[in-house]
Amino acid sequence: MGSSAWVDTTLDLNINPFHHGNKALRTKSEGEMADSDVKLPFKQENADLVEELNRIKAENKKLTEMLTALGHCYNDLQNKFMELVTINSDNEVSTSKKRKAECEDYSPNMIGFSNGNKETSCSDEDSCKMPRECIKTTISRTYVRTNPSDNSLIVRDGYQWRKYGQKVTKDNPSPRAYFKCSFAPSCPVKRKVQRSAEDPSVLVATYEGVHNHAHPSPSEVAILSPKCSAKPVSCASTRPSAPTATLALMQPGGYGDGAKKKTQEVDDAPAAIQQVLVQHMAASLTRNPNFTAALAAAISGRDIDEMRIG
DNA sequence: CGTGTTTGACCAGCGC
DNA sequence: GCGCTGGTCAAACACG
Repeated sequence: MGSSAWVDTTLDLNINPFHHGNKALRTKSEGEMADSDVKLPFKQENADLVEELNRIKAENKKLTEMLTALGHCYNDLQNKFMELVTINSDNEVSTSKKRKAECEDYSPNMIGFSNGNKETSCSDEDSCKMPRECIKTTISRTYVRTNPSDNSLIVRDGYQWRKYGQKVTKDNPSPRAYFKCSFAPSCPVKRKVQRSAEDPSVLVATYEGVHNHAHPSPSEVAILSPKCSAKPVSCASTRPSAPTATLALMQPGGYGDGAKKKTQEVDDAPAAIQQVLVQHMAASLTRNPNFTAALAAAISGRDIDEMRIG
């Protein structure tokens, strides 16, 4: 968040079209002010206004979509930050890993943020020091916040998992559940799910391996595991090449009722907090040069298209 | 009856 | 070698 370089990122979103060099609108406003001096025929003026209105509507729709997408990204980013804090606290108190099996190429997947690409950057010294043999298997971790009162160890990520074991481990009072991907018979991916010892409301899902099949669509998941969709658990989604999970806690429209519950949990959040988040998000976005650049590109792209049509 | 879950038993790696 | 621990297997069980 080092936004030391402050640039004038004031967004000109054409919110007030009267300030723009819009001939039609300016003509109208001028015409309203000097109603005796109407030069354009009314039909032509009306057509221009309708065209302008349609253009603004389209622009508004596009911006709304972008804002929605960015809102999702923001939520994911916030979750990422929270999980980073959790990871740091875990690392501070975690005991030394004894077993070879635990020599893992951990890339703590921040829920829904890797966008299908595993974060394999060696920013962490430990991961760079990993022996070569330990990096053979693709292992990633996902943290999913759930209701602490919910005892289930189910993390819905879009894949179909078959539970094949459960163990109580030494360093954690909560049991660890072992899952295999059952969406494809030959899929080698395994998953371990265990509640965080520090924060019982956080489920830690450790993915091992890479799916050798495509990510099932929500409809496929619903067909293959109708029972799963009815369970009130957190919903996460993964991508085929990299088992990442997307927290649906703050995403409207997840898979099934589980997502509904989580959405409701978000709805239950104090409105003040949500307002602060929205303000913070808006402030962050307007400060972000990437956002303004993307927005400008989108708008300019639309203009080009309209010019082609016109 | 088919499918998924549970759970105790078993196996293998690691430290002492 | 022995014990501890994590991971896996498979029979029993539950559920629709």
